[in-house]
Amino acid sequence: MSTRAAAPTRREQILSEAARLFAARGFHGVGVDEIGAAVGISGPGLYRHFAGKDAMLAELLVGISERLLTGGRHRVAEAAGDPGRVLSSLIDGHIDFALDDRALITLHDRELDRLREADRKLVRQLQRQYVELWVDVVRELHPEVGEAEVRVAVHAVFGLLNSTPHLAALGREAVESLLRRLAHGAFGALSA
Amino acid sequence: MSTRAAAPTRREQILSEAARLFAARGFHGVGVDEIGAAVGISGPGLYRHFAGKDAMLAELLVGISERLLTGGRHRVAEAAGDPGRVLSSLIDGHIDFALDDRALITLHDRELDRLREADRKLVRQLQRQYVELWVDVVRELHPEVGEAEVRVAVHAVFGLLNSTPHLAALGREAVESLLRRLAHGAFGALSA
DNA sequence: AGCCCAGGTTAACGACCGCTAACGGCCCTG
DNA sequence: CAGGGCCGTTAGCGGTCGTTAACCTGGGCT
Repeated sequence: MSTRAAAPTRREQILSEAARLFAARGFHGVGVDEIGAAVGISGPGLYRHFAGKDAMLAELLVGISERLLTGGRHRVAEAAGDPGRVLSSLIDGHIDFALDDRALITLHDRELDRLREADRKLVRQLQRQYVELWVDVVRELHPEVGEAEVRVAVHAVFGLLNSTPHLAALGREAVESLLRRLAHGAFGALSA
Repeated sequence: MSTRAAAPTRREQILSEAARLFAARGFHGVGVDEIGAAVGISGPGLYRHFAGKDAMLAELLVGISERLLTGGRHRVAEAAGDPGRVLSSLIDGHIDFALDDRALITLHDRELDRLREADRKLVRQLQRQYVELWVDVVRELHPEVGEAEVRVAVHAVFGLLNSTPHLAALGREAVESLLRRLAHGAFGALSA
């Protein structure tokens, strides 16, 4: 046996297909029968694994947010003391994420409002902490720029990096390198 | 009487409210009764003005795409011969649009798949032509960069500029100037 | 004055959808 | 070999939603 990812559990299969379908046609636009069919079971069978359709979306969104934050914190700790390297590492990590999980990226800021109050609050809190990682390091690099401006700039760069769902017949590495340059270029223009 | 916008027709009222609601809760998440209530009539009354819910979305998306393209063409013609000025003008125009009509921006790439085949095709064609305006001028400014890369970069900058739905307690002018700098910074990094 | 039509109303239908109920087979355990 | 979860199935309920039908009304044209 290899050390690579084990066979995905049924739950994981379902989440993966649900993410794809939600991203493609929207949360309300996908029926439970359709999600079931995508994993080879039918409709109500899903309820052996999830409390309901909402629960799938909630687990997806909380999951992404947690992984983003955890990854970001790891990268900040790893390169601590060198803001330039921290920012580069955050950018690289975000690009990897955007390219690996475009469906989740799409859902992340599109279907948040479909969550129950508690879940939505949790996701927003995780998002805010992730943004704060970026804001902190960008402010170190550009101390003369106001915090509100930096925050808007960080969101804008997220928009730039998350634009990958829009096609690209260009090869993974080329897109990575391009996005990296664009993001650095945008941040570089903060002080100019 | 003034030369300013006349009192909006009922159709325009409906479109405006529908755009707001669709952006907030998604096409499938908004009922016709809700749209009707937003303009003071109720549910089925909308059918005196539109063939159906789909028709409202179609008119919204075709309308934005046409306005974007028309505005873009106008700006290209206006500054023809000076690629730098053309690009600046395209950026400024797109920023204005993003700040003035955030609801439409949101819908623009979020609910496109809910359209009928014919409408979707039309919208995509208009979008493609708008992108091409940008690609052409950016290629003039960076002749050494491949076309595919430029196209991805343009989409990425759209993502950056369209990120404005995400808050900003920063004042219109400050956001405008910031986005302008970020977009120029990103494009500037194309050659570096 | 009479009429008509634009622009509303309410009632109701049919389809769909999320979810529950009731049931069954397979595999693992004692 | 008995039994009990785990993981499916199908049937069906209840609610919602887009749309249509049928009806009403007030203002402008003839």
